[in-house]
Amino acid sequence: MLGLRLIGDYAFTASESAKEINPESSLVSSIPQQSSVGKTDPNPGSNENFIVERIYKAVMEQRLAPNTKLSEARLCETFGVGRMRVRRALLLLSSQGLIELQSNRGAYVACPDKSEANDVFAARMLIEPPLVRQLAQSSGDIDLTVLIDHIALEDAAREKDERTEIIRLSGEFHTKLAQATGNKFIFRMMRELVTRTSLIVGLFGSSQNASCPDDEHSKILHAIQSQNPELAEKLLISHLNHIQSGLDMESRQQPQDDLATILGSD
Amino acid sequence: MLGLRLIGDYAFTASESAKEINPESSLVSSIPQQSSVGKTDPNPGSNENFIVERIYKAVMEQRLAPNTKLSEARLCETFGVGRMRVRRALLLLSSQGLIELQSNRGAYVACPDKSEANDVFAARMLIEPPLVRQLAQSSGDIDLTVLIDHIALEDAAREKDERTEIIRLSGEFHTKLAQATGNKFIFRMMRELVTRTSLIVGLFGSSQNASCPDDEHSKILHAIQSQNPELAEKLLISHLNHIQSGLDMESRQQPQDDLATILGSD
DNA sequence: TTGACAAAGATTGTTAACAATCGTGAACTG
DNA sequence: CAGTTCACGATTGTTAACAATCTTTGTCAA
Repeated sequence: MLGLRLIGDYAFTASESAKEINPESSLVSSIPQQSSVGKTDPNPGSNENFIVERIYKAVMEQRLAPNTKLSEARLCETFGVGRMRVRRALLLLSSQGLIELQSNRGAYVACPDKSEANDVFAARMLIEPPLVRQLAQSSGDIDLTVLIDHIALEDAAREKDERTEIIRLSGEFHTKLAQATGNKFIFRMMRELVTRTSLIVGLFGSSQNASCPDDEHSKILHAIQSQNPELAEKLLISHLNHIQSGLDMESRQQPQDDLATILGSD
Repeated sequence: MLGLRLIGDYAFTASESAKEINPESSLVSSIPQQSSVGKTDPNPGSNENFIVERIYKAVMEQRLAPNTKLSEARLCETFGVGRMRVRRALLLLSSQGLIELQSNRGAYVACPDKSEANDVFAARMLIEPPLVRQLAQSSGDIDLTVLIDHIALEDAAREKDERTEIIRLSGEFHTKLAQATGNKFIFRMMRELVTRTSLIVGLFGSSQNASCPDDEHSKILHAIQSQNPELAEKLLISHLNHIQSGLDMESRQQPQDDLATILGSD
């Protein structure tokens, strides 16, 4: 049955969307005021966000391999919506760089090359260190329960050896670091970078260490909680280096072109 | 004739799109390889990018005031395209946060509130200092002509006292700082933040200093060229502080609701 | 005069049919 | 047998009509 990591049948797991980012606390100037981040309905009436979230999650869990074709018809029946919704969702996903739209040829899951991979890590190296530094500095004022709970989830997933869950949570820890700042923009940036990282790890990662090394997340969080900016920053930098050095930039995994659709058709 | 800064008749200036970001040089790991940033046609066949660029530019020049309604019909005739193109463009713009889509009510130019303004500056304070620092460190390897030319453009615009040009160039300097890294992701992030800043300055800025203080850009660039990371970072931080302190967060400019459409109709 | 209510107009959301393009495979030719 | 061409099927792009919703305007009554 080919236990490959790719799934052609768009195995989008159900529900569990609605992962709002909490308001309050604006990092530098922590003015206690309602931020318009976690509002009830950012794009009211647009239920294509549902589709976007599902595909996003599938990519994060490396269940949707790069270069997999996402045909409109398939998505329509998968999600039970009209073609318009699907097309809008695809447009949004392409604007996030998660997929690539080719004229008259359809949508394909993004397939970062070596150069793009370098850009992603360079961007993360630029943003994340100052981020955790500031987080550690102001950790007295902000709410870290999200992160604490997250570590628990990671441990649980590791315990139960749930591969996809481990992969996704491992990436989402970094997203939640950004989320903890309460800054909508920082959150969005990190989310995009983390998603790309997931694609990259899937492509260039040596089969085993698809997730972040075991307890480094926990150590980083601990440094933040201890209000130790230097340590937090240092740990994070070496953490990112670990991830990057675990990649083999030369021999990329087979891009699996449209093979996925062949396997997944029926 | 009401010389207000808002224009209701969608005065999108013609042409001058196609502002590609140059490839090469990936900031941290400067591997001399083709980056897929400045390719010929990122979204092939999609000419809604044209509309997006025009509206983006209008916002950058503060010719499109926050809360201005962008009705589909008006945009259709303005750009001479079908409704589909307009709707796609609006969706993209909303995903960038430039406009806000309200269900069954239409698209409105985004109108950041105080909290969001704080988030924007917090995010910039997080990203830009490390950015110019790295730029200064690796200024030997990268091409700074874009920035040098830009300063010249700014001076020329100031000379001729072209208000909209000054405003746009003033913001775009920061975008081009990011562009100089050659990193697609950093560029995108900064572009979004700078655009938002333009909206914020338009809303909260005291009428006069809508642009960045005179020659600070030049000084920053000079510090980068001199490979002086500390100075560059310091100058940029105080530059951002100047911009932010020039705002009056309490009394925002009249949001000008749909008043714009009234004045601008015909 | 002010308020609520209702109908008309305008605007956006949705659908389905049509057009254009691309990929595939069969047939044909050298 | 190899290579090319053509036609068919499948997929995406576009358009236009229709449905749903909101806004406005006019009327009526308190």
